[in-house]
Amino acid sequence: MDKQTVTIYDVAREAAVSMATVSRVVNGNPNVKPATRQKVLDVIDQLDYRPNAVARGLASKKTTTIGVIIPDLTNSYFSELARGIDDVALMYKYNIILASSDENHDKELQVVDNLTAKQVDGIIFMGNQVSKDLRDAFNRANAPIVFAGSVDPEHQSPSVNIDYVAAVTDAVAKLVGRGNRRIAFVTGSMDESINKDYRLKGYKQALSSKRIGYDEGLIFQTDYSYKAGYALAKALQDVKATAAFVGDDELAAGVLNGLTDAGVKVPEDFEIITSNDTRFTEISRPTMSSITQPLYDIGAVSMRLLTKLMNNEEIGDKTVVLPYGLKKRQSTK
Amino acid sequence: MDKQTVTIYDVAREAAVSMATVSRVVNGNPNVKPATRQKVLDVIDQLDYRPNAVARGLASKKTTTIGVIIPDLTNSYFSELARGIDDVALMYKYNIILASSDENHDKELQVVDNLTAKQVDGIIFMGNQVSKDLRDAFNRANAPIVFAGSVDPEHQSPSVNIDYVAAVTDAVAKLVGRGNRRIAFVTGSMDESINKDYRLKGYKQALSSKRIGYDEGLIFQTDYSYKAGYALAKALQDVKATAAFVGDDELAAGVLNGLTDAGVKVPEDFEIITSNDTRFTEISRPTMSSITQPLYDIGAVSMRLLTKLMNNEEIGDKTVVLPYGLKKRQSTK
DNA sequence: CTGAAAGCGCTAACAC
DNA sequence: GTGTTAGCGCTTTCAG
Repeated sequence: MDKQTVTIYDVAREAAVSMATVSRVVNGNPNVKPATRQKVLDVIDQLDYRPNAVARGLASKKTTTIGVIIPDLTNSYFSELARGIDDVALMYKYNIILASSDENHDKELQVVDNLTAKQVDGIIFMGNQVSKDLRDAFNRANAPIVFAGSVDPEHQSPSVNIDYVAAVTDAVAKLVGRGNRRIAFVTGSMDESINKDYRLKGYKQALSSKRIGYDEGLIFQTDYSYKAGYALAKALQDVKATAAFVGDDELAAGVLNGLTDAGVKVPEDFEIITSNDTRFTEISRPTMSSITQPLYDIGAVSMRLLTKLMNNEEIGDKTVVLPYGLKKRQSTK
Repeated sequence: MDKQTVTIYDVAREAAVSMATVSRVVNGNPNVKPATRQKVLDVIDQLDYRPNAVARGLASKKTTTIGVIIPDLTNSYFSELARGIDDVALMYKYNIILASSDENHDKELQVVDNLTAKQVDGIIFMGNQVSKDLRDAFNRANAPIVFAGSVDPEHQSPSVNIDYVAAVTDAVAKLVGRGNRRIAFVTGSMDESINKDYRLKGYKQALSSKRIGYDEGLIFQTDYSYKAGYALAKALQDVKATAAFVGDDELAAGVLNGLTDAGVKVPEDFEIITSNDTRFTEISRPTMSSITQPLYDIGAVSMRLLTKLMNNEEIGDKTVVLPYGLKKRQSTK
């Protein structure tokens, strides 16, 4: 039933050389006489020999596989990052084991242990909470890890990001500059470091620089979904907000449509600025102003960084910060 | 530098049993005396032993890893499928090696060979063209394969889908029923079997049943992107189409916004119906009517089917067809 | 119920 | 340049 698998041993026999030599030519080791190499290559071709990566992994202790932990595959923010990761991984001949965490703590732990068992050479982590347990699991993995588009609250792991504090400060400052005094802050859970430690900080900074008081009532924590945003419309009106900074584009689209459907005119009566510049910002009507981030690059750079780490290459700063921007579209005046 | 890895041998020694026994308890083999089992378990716990999946894979010839080939991670259609796949894979303890193909033929071949080298136990394929080369690569993999949300033109491989012909027929029939005579057919490449053999067939069927002539000029092939759709607006007006069936939601959003920005009123002057019922259909304004598909389920069922195949279980029909629907939203009258 | 031993297919010293 | 020989860490007969 199994097609007879041809092994390195078969090739060695047919080519009348040792396994070691075959291994050398397969791995591009230069210490092989051209004639021998050619002979081996011919046999490989003729037998259609294909190295078994599992055996190779066991013997060499390198699997050329990395683990990518992603909170939600269907969220464009993460899938854009993943695309960057994937492209660079391919370039360096790594395969990706993709593991969804659903932002669920136990699942994250489980997933990291799985990846560890599979002997991945490195891990890219997306997510914004790192418990002690999770940190331990990372350490057990005995593989380098980099945070992509996610913040390591304790600055222990390498990461690639934008300057979230500055970006949100800028965004909210724009809103303030246009006369808004009651600006809602709408994001996911405040348990996430990116919200609690970065975005909120930027928000407060923008307010206080203009001497606007901070009002708890304007802070909205919810999940990153269209529905959740849509449902927020009434509450936003109730607190008499005239603008909102939103931490996720799909969430922002929900806020936008919820408001619009409730008869609120955006941007005339309510301005919205969102965070990730994914395609949702172009599709909604009005289109949404947003912080811009080089999502693909964040993923790509993360993966590139990981390859260096896996090769024990010297790296400069382990926190790389990519540039962000602000893109005005129709949801702000 | 490497944390000393503890092996099955260490556990055996500490527990004063043989490796075989440790292996048995790790794998839940019932042929172990409870007392022995407990002793081993204790040692495992104490040493924090974790089985090496690579070694296991080599010895058992099962990697508990499957390959998932996906054309575009950032396309909601595929990422929703992937979520279904992922959930069920987790349930059955399989890991997923995700491989992007970008609908690129050579890359697909490369990817399948990679997965084969990594000894995946099975493959889930998303994509709609299967060349002879690719088919050969599948066979070489010596692992079962199922097509998810994708059509196997030659009906050789198991697949899970909806009835695309019927769905498109219904969708276009609605458009016809409302008096449209010039209905554009907008999809990706006609090289894809799903477009050429299924959707187009449904389109023609709907037209001919109402005795409407088929006009080549109404057929638009482009890529599945917002931009491409947006750019189509003028051409659509030029051919005096009054409605369009679109094969992808992002593409449809582009058509919608392109038309709207060109001053065409949807649905009053132009009706649009799209295909995948992803979140874009809710976010756009007007919202888009669509064929509805159980995307998550298609992914989940595909994975479930694959597990059966991997276990050599008997399966009924290898082509499973899930139900579709039609959801009226604002882009149709 | 348990152990001994032979691999799984490959890499990596180490000789020659 | 090339071959020999140990393993890598685990599963799996096969005995007993």
